[in-house]
Amino acid sequence: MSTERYASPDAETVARVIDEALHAGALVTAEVRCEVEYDGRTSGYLGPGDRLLVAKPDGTVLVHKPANHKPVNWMPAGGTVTASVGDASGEPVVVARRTNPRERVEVRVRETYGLTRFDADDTAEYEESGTEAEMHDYIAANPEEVEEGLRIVEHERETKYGYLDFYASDAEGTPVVIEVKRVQATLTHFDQLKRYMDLFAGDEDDVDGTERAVRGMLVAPSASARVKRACRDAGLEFVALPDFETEAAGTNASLADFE
Amino acid sequence: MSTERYASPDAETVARVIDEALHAGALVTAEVRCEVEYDGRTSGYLGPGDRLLVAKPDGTVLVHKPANHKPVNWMPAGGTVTASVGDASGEPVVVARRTNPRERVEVRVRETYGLTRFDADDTAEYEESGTEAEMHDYIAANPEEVEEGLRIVEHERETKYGYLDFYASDAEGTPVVIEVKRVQATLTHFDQLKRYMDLFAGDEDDVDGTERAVRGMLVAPSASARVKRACRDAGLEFVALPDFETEAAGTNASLADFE
DNA sequence: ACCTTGATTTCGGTT
DNA sequence: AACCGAAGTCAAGGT
Repeated sequence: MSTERYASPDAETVARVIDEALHAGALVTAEVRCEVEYDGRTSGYLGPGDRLLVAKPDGTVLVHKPANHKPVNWMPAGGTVTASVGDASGEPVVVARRTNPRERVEVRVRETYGLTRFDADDTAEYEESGTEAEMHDYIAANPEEVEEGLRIVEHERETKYGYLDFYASDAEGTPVVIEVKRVQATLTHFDQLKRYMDLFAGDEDDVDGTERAVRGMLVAPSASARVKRACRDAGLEFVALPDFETEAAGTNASLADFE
Repeated sequence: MSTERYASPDAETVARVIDEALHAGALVTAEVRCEVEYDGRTSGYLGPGDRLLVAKPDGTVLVHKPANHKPVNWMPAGGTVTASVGDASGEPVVVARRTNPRERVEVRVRETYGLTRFDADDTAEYEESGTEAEMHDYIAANPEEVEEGLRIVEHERETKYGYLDFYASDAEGTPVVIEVKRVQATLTHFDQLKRYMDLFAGDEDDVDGTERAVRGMLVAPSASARVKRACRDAGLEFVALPDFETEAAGTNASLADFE
């Protein structure tokens, strides 16, 4: 039996089941009416209401309101969780703490509608495709999809200002710094490229002062108008790479699009 | 009664309870053995294992492994959720979809250990202190804590490159662009300030080419060595503002403890 | 609806 | 342990 279920358990049962379950490596969910206090990186208070409380054996605690993806209060994995019965209130109190940063979540339970211990066995790992790392692989294998004649010189090059996605060379032999984004490019992505480009600021102009000795490219499926303008103003190039394939040498992707 | 609880429900019950609950504005949690498929911004597959499944009436779906803060698969609020019994498998299938972006999560349930409908009533709002917005208020009220003689001219000033936190003026009347961070400053925060500073790039140097006509300040509790170096190299100033207090009367709690 | 930014971001990788 | 950057980031607030 993977679950043990309790309807309207009393305070002692709630505290005991939570402590035992977490200690044994099981997760606990509880439907409760509670109030929550958080103190740490910020501090906050959530007044009484009905919420779903989840505690995992790795120290994770989640308090979910009836809406929204994100928990209203939580503790990430790595902390310690204790459940006890409050001296004054006689009600269950769940406290999750951690250090670095030092923070604390306290859930004061007013009423427990239901409580479930779940001895979950899960060894499967999530496998994902279409990540930025795969887009890197695609570009490394198909640099001509970014620009005809482009040759990758280095991948993930470390500099004193951070890591360049690609350091490349164009058909003319001019160095090209490339920042790749899987999603629509934002100002922070532009910033990143700009920061790397500043490393070459001293070499920026040719003898006649008109041509760049190093090109900077932001490669992404799209970008907002503001991002494009920032690129234009900074002398950087936005290259729309609308799609990428992970298999073989695809020929369906459109070529570099200089607006 | 706020919860209805089912132990080892059959497939029809699972599908029916989920559909009814979500339609009625209740949340559902289920302890299940399942596999999950995601298709959308990326695509992914999670093989069979025991997980906690949560569905909320706003369209949120969460699949939690026994560890970690974040769900392994999910759908944010706003989508539609359907639960049915698979024709071939005879097992429950929960599908969550949304458009913009178009994506889909399919949870194929192999076994349902437990199922709970929770008619949660929660009107309380979370109240938080120590946010960046409060740090802005503090600086607006106490500019001398940043620098003696500093005067705030504008807050949240929009420019073609984004929003300045503060546009100020120092004791000498020199304009100061200020970017504020509640947490330790990182390179991306430096980047942000740098981007805003580029707006004034033409005015950067005095007649003798040594003094800036506009100052740039990154205000945060701390910064990494690399960030400090980047500021130095770019002619920007890092100002450590280790702590801040709110003016609000009656709040005894000390706010974020920076160090 | 899009854009910009903050977030108790979390998480993983590397130094 | 700190730092850096991705994330299916989410969510709020403004235009």
